[in-house]
Amino acid sequence: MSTDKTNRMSGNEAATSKQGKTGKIREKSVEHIMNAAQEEFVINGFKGTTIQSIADRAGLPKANIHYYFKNKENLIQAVLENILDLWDEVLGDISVDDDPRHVLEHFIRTKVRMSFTHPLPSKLFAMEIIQGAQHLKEYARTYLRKWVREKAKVFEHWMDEGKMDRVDPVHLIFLIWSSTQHYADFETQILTIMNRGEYEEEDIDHISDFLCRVVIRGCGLQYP
Amino acid sequence: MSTDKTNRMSGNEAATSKQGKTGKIREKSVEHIMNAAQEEFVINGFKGTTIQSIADRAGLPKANIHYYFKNKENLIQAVLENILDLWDEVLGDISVDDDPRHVLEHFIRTKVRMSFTHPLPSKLFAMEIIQGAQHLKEYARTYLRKWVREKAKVFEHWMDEGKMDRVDPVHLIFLIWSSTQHYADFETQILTIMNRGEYEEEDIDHISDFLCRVVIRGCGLQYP
DNA sequence: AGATTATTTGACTTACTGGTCAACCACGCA
DNA sequence: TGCGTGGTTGACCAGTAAGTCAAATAATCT
Repeated sequence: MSTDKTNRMSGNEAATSKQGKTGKIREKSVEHIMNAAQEEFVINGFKGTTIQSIADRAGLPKANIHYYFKNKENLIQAVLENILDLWDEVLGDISVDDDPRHVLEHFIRTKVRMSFTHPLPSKLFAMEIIQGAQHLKEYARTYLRKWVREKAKVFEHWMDEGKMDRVDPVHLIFLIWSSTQHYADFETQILTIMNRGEYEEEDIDHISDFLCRVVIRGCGLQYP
Repeated sequence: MSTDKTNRMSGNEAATSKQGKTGKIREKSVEHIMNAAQEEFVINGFKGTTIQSIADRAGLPKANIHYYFKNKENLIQAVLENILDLWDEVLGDISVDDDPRHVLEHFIRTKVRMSFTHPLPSKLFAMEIIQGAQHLKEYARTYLRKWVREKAKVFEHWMDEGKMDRVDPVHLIFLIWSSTQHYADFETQILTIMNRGEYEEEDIDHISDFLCRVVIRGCGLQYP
């Protein structure tokens, strides 16, 4: 299912003087700070966010942030790594023995739900990519490439067996990725257009149904 | 086709002491600065971009920027308005008499081409939305809402006449919008995944073909 | 309890930022 | 050719940024 995460740990813990220690206070503070940082980063961008504003949001003095994170870059890294971990949970594995329709549907539904329940990480990641992935380590880049290639290969196998129409599998992944992601990243615009204050629970199913229908039928499969 | 742009003119020209003047030097400088600003804004975000960095990129002293744009906010506004003008050209009008398949195809192809030829405005706009549309004036918000509503109504008409499957027209627009936009906004990620240095001319057609196929078939229409 | 280590925090330093200003330059027109 | 407006620019100012530090306090372990 999910790839091992251990090999991605980097500066975060190492940022403090004594490594390995995972005191309760530390753990809680780090999480608190990272949550505050995430929100500030989304609103103001990485460069535009001040440590002070993160401290204010977390209800801590600025120096305390610097106690847990050596510097701003380190904090950014920690937040981005956190996102990749979250991704790991969604980007499950698939096998050639699975049913194409079922896999597509599962992927779309999971991804849409993700956009609704965790919009912040998605927005942050989008911003980072738009700005040229300045903070993403090589690992993160190749990780996604590997993931797409693997899935594409399975899709191709299904096409060879005539289980679905022959379409470019990589762009199919991009299509699903973008259309689902959209509801997190462009939340503001979508709510404005739909003239609503916030998303509601039933939107998740409605949107998932719509996307499943168009995409799956678009691949020459039956739906529902 | 395109809506009148005149009613959207605001701070930009008015930012300078003497209005209305459109000297050649002024025109050229303003464009130069706005191009440089656009690039810097994409890389560093609005808050994260310094006037100095824009000046450097434009090869001008900082004070010169302030001669043409009263302040940073004014420059941001000018850049965003510029983008809306560009949008206007793509978001053409459609009529119930048109052919659904043809309209969808035209829209997708135009939008994909746009993503390839003008990635910067698209990125900038995406960033602005992700960050909560802090700089977008009320006009811009309602403008897009109106546009979507109009198009949705036409789609619904086609569905009533049985010219295409009954799907949610608003989300259909979101789907096309997001999947095409993706190639501009996530350029970096896509190139990494495809292991390429830059897009090539033939990508435009390849991607357009793919999207047209899946989306149009997804709507229960024949393609090609 | 006492020693050791982890955490908190206000004050400080250094660098940079947006914005202003007044002096200066150049171009076109009378 | 010289005058006026538009354009250029270096120097300056006040505010804010990241990051440091050392002293004070709280946990934790033996």
